[in-house]
Amino acid sequence: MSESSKDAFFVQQVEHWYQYHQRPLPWRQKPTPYTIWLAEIIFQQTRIEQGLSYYLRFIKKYPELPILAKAEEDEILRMWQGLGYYSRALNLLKTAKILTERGGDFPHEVQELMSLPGIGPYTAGAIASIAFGQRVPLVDGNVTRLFARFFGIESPVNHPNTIKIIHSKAEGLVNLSDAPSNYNQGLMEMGSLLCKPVKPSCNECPLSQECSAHHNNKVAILPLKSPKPQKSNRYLYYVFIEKDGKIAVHKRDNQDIWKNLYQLPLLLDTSSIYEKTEFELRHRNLEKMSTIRHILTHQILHLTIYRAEKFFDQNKKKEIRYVETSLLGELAFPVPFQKFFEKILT
DNA sequence: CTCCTGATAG
DNA sequence: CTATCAGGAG
Repeated sequence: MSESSKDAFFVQQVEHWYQYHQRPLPWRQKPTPYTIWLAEIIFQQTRIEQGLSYYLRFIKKYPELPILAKAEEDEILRMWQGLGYYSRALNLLKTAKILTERGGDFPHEVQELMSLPGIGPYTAGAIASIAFGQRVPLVDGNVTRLFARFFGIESPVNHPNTIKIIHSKAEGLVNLSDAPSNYNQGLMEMGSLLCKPVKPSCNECPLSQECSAHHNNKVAILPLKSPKPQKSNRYLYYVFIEKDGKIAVHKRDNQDIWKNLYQLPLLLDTSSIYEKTEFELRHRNLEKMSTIRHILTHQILHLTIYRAEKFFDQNKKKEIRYVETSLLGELAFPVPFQKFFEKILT
């Protein structure tokens, strides 16, 4: 098959497959710029099963953009609690406020969409394509994987040059479609449901007869990725202080992990093994309530929570807030703290 | 390069 | 139980 007829075959098969196999996801019933945007932000770096209940709670509480724009940041973070990548929640609120101030409409153009907080090339393309029907390419992780296999792209897919190759391929293909929005969604849906990372369903895939990886027995090794950076250790020491049924907590800043979430009063945050050892020696008389290992993408967190009567760091004392135990659920905490509270306050 | 978490494989 | 994997923006 010639390259151009192979491309036409590809587009036609994707569109046809999507027509019969798409999942009935909530934002597909009646797609609006707002629902598509909200869904795309929630599902960045997040699998459908993991984020679906969050999407449903958001759309119920904030059915329209101006309602979301009026929400408090702490409330949004509480709604986002447990989803991870908390800057997404902060940017969601920022963009809602910006757009509402400008009159409440989403821009139609990719470039303008990309100037909004939290909207990068993929999300801008998704809104332009799905909500406004524009003929723009859409490349997410699913599409990258499917392309790498179907077209036999053997350079690492996280390299800038490979990304460029995939984007230009995506652009060429979307131009062959007569329903760009459905074609784009079909592509991602096929990547997600058939061309899965492990054990892809090639036998059910209408593309397999022309798929490079399928023919060359390379499905299991494509796409290629360059190795991940190694994780560093980080040691965090907290105190659990309970006074008159209230717990001492304070808010993190937005310069680091767990942006603007709450945590227990922090005594030490270090990556130095010497500092860690010295600190533990100095505090060996304190009761260790809990030690937790929590793994992030680039670091392994070692949390130690001591029981204490009062907070002894006078410099940070003013940042501490005492919260009723029953009201802890109103504040957003990182997952390790949620688990700690569950254990302690049953 | 940095941000998070849950699912699943070993 | 530990390790690996998946998923875009700044």
